[in-house]
Amino acid sequence: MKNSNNPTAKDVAKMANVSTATVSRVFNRSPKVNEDTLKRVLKAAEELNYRPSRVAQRLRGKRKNSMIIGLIITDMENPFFSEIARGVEEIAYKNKNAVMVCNSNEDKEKEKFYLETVVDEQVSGVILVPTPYNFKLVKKIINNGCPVVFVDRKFSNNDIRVDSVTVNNKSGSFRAIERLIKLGHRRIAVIKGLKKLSTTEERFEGYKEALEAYGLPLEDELIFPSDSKEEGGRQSTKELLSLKQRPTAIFSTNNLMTLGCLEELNSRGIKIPEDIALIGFDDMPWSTSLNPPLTAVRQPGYELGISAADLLLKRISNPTRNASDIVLNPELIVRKSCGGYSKRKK
Amino acid sequence: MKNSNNPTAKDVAKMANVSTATVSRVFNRSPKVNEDTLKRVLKAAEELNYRPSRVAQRLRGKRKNSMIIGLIITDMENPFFSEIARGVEEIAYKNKNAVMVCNSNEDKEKEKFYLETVVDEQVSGVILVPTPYNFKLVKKIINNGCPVVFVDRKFSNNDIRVDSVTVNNKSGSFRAIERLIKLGHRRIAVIKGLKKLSTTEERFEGYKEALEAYGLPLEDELIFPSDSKEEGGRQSTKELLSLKQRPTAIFSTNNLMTLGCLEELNSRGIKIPEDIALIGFDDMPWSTSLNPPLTAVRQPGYELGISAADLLLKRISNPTRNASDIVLNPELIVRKSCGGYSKRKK
DNA sequence: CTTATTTATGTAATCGAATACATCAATAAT
DNA sequence: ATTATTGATGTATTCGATTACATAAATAAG
Repeated sequence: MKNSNNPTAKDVAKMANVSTATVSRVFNRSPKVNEDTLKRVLKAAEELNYRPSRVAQRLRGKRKNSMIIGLIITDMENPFFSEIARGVEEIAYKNKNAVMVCNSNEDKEKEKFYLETVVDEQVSGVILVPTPYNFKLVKKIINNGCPVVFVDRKFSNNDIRVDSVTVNNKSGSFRAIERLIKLGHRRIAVIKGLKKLSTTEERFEGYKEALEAYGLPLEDELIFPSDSKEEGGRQSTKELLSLKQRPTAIFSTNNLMTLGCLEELNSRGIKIPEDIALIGFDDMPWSTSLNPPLTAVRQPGYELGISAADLLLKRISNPTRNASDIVLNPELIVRKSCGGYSKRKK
Repeated sequence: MKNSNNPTAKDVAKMANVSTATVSRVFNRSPKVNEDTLKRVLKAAEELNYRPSRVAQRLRGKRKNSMIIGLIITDMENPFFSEIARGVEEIAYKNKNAVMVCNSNEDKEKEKFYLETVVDEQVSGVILVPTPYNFKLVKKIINNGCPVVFVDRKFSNNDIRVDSVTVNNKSGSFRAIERLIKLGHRRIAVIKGLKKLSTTEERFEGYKEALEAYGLPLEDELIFPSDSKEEGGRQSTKELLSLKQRPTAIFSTNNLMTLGCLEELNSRGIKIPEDIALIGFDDMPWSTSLNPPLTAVRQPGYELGISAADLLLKRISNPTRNASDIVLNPELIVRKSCGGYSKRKK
């Protein structure tokens, strides 16, 4: 209950019979402090339970590292993004940084609010899954000298130099579709994610290229624009099932839509992969236990987070270094849902 | 590139031909500002793109709300906790607060680090899933006047008055076990979570009480202490399967362990629920799509987050209000994995 | 027409630390 | 012995806003 006003450097100074400057020196392990005074100060600090005010520190030392990194993701309930967040947190913690995780929810206003908040709080840097809506603001922030790293996505507009960590979405899709084609599928439906995202575009690109590479036509009626959410996946699945001529395979371009799709198929008693094959983008820890075990393009979410945080910390300690674009490779994990010639387990 | 020093109140003041005090008044919509000056200041601010420094604000106004709430959870990759986080974020955002999400990972040092960080950052308050390891520190923080709300768990030691939002774990377990018993099961294994957690204890308590209520013996060999993680669930499942006399049902007391258990069972081709029935604590959005669809005790994670945030905001605006303990009720969602007399869908 | 009151604004102290500069003592160099 | 150098510490300013207090002008009350 005692709303004890926290002790300040002044209090410590008084107790140790030194000036606040000396206290500050002790806590910044400046070389020029007498062994004896050092001990006295430390003892006083200990006794008073003193910890320097990070707020005051930040106000004073202009470019002082706040030891906080901002992370803005678009869906904190999506396991893919929590994996990223986990990776970021891991590296941040190892470097004694905390993470301010924000959830833009693909919403323009929300992303704006969080962007402004993190820079106002003077975080050391920001890791951002950019929505397509705040390009100008992001650009301004970057130009203002705030270290930024993009993760998972980039702006199509390429006129800013920023560090980024992404996945080779196109090749991931390509391999998935290739697999289906080799299994004999000719009518492969694709459920697309949210409009205007680089990931959506690239994954669709991979789909197109694979069809083309194998001489298959790109058919409009097999393309289902959706919303990157479970409900959207379910909806698109309904639509695709009501086609006069049903597709024999589905490629769902993110985890949540795949889950929706799966639920819809299962609820109708449609056999996977016998009646219809399914491959999803994004693997999940429990993909093996789904009914049926899901063939998926695995993105290394955790590694994305790790790399992004690494990159950010590097940029923070060296703001003028060249921006780098790291592209990680996805992996096709073959399980039962796509059917197939080999009866792999795993 | 231009590391433009942000404009300060001084700059705005100069431009608008007023003092910094007036600028401050404008931004704190103090009543005593002439309409005309107000406009001038606003225009200058607009032009310079001025935003008050939150850091300076916090330093000055002692009990000024930082508009940041700290959230410390124990596993950010566990969907249950991300649901909580989502709920917290939702309410926080509605009230123009940002959330600093920290991941203690059930680790003593890590929790300590994050606790210290959030209070050092002068967050407005903290929502905490407490580990059993930092009781004294948490107590100190609370006594120091920092608003705290516990979510999901509480300290068994009850000598601090804190707001809390938890779930009635005991009744949840009870109902799950009751179900199994009514289905005819007599040997029900339980996979327990991490030691010393109130949730673990309460869920086990429910198990015991149900057995007792139906006159069944509590058998040591059916109790499997585990770690609340997937790997632990798998391990315990292995052990329980190698019992001379196999249990006919398993009650797994959290989502990740259930996933591990499921994977182990499926990989051995053990039929659920025919060979062995399974009920897990924690429902997940994709529980329906698991093989088989999972019967689960559903905790309202999102609501937990919402309530915790509500409570915290209330306490922040009124630090002396009485602490309340909110207990939400879990729900048994019956699906295929427990077998049973009714062929419910969903 | 004074004096009291209100309105609008400025001045200066403050929050808690960091730090440039000053000081003084002790030691080293000349 | 005198000056230069180094070491240890204190003094005072600064970061950017808020705010108690002061002041000046305008209005109301007497």
